[in-house]
Amino acid sequence: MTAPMSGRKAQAARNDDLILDAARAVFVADPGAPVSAVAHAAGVGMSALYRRYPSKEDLVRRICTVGLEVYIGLAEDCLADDGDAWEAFATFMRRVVEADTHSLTLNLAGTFTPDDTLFALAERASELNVALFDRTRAAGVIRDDLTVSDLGLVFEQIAAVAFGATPERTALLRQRCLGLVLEGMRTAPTRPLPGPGVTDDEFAQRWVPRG
Amino acid sequence: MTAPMSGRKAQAARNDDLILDAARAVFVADPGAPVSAVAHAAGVGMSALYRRYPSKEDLVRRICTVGLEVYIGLAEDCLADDGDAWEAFATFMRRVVEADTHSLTLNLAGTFTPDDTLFALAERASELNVALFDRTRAAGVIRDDLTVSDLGLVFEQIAAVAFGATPERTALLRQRCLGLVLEGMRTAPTRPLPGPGVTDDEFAQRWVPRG
DNA sequence: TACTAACGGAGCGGAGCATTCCGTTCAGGC
DNA sequence: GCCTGAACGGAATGCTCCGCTCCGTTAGTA
Repeated sequence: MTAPMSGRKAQAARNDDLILDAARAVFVADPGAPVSAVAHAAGVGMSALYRRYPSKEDLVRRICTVGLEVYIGLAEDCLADDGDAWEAFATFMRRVVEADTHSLTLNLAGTFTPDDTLFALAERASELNVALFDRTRAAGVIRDDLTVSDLGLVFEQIAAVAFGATPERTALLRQRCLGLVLEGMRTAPTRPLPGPGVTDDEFAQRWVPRG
Repeated sequence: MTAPMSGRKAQAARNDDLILDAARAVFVADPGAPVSAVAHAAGVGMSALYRRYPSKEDLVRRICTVGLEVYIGLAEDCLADDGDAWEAFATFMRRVVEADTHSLTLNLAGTFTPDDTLFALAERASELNVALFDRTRAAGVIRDDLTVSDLGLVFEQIAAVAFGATPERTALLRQRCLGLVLEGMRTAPTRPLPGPGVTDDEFAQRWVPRG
């Protein structure tokens, strides 16, 4: 919407993002989806895709890398926040759930071989986790028996919530679940849970065969 | 271990269970696993399996049916428990997580067409949920803004926790997560979280390609 | 010994999918 | 206006994998 840019190069640059976004959406929805599904979702042919990534595995790896980078960004933001310790922490948690970076881990972990970049990012993320967690605990706003590693557990747990016809609905339900868990993590009570619960219809939808 | 029973009929009866157990384990671990993997895990040939179930889909449906029956049993037990309202409820939750009935839903829902039996059981389970939930809330031991439907959400969430090399370890981690969520559900504090958190190694394992 | 329920497991047939390849389009230089 | 090649679209290829069948075997039973 910004530049008028036309020309093959501009088109190509736009396709870069189109493909990455489509790939993320498609693979989160169905980890075993065929590459052609990604191409289709991106509104692009197979060759546009294979021009950029030598193989499906490379594409998947790229998606995960981007996801990790997003997570790291959020963690850094949290650490930079000097306000109320609990609010900073809770906001971080909410944003991570909103960004849905852990659907990638949940669905894609183990389907490809990680590379060094990925390991380095994971390392960095881990450090940030520790820093952020220690600071929060030092402030005395979370339970004593929590561990840094519970963060990851919670995120994956929440990512597993996949009810709801629309992404927006799913996002809301996740915030609700997160609200419940946050209450469990906190030392002091208490806040209303976000959003309404799942409806019977939403539950029922789980059972209709995916076509 | 009980009867000395020998003979083809006894063997066949034993295989019934062997196959069902193996199928459950295999499909929970990998929803897309081939039928031959189930046969192998059961220590049985293909024909033993196809003699019992006309198709893979029938087998999967059966597993889900059994899972639902187990869940219903646990809910009935809970309703029959006249002791402390919170303890009855929490025990129910822990047992459901322990029985791991929701891994089936999480992994298998949508991969087959449900039949009437399944619908009827789901209906029954739903009624029990409501009864059990209402009773617990009437006792004033859980948050006002919780909904019956949150039960299902929580169970699926917890079922998504699949770290840990051994089933025992996974079970323990799940109890830990459940502990956290239970604290969030409860009106009054507070109990220590079960078990230690995830170790770095366990996290790392997620990334090794499954072979 | 003859009969048959219950098996084991190799192999058939077909579906699905990653990847390739060929023909097409068009921005940009001459 | 014409040529060149980067960037594409999408059909075709070649393979892997898996549900299911089938044939030969075993071992209770009469």
